[in-house]
Amino acid sequence: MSWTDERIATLKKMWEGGSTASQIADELGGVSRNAVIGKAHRLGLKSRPSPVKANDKKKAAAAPKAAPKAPAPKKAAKPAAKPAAAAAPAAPPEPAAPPPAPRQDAGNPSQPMPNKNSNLPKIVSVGPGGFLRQGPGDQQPPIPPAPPRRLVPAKPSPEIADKTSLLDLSDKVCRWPMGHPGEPDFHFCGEAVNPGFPYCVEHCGRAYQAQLPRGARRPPPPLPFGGPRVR
DNA sequence: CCCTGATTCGC
DNA sequence: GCGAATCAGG
Repeated sequence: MSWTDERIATLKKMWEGGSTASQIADELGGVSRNAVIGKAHRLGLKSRPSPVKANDKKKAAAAPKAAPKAPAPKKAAKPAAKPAAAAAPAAPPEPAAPPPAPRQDAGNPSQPMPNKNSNLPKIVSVGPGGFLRQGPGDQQPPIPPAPPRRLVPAKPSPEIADKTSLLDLSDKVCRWPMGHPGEPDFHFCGEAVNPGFPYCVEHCGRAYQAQLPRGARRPPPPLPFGGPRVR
């Protein structure tokens, strides 16, 4: 089996949809789980919650033991690892509790800059994203200007999200089956139908291959969708 | 044991 | 580029 465009597309879609490599593998057929993973990585897809990589938590508990990761090299070790990344400072450990501002200059009006105004009671609350909210004058040194985090509606399940099930079918959604019946993720396309057809425009292109009638009379209705695509 | 994804490395 | 072999955590 080779990686055709549509197989790659399926791989991408399922991988990003949260399917496991095994599911993707036997959905595609002819490839192993490893092949799927390998291909996914080569495509640049990466790192959905993997059970193995889920470690590396906060081990700041005074672990000066330099773990040199020196397993007995069975074959050949690649010394050209990533020393730069290993020594990367990563995220600076955010102070869990900002130290209470010392009352050094309480009552000193000669501070035009509100930077260190400690007269006001410190207002610290937790925003919806988990970041700390601070009062106007609480600019602690390295607090990021804006957390690069975006609040997202949080799908209930990555797998069944946005999937059109049998119950969701109507005259207005594309009934093109995605996957195979009986499989856990079997669903339907669900796109808006091409008016007058049970499928969306794209799948009309697959359902109705251009077949000229005998005699090569020109087919009266020029199909509103593009010619047959092999996706 | 099973599962998972990550990585390596010969092809 | 591909994927079996291997690694490693759940």
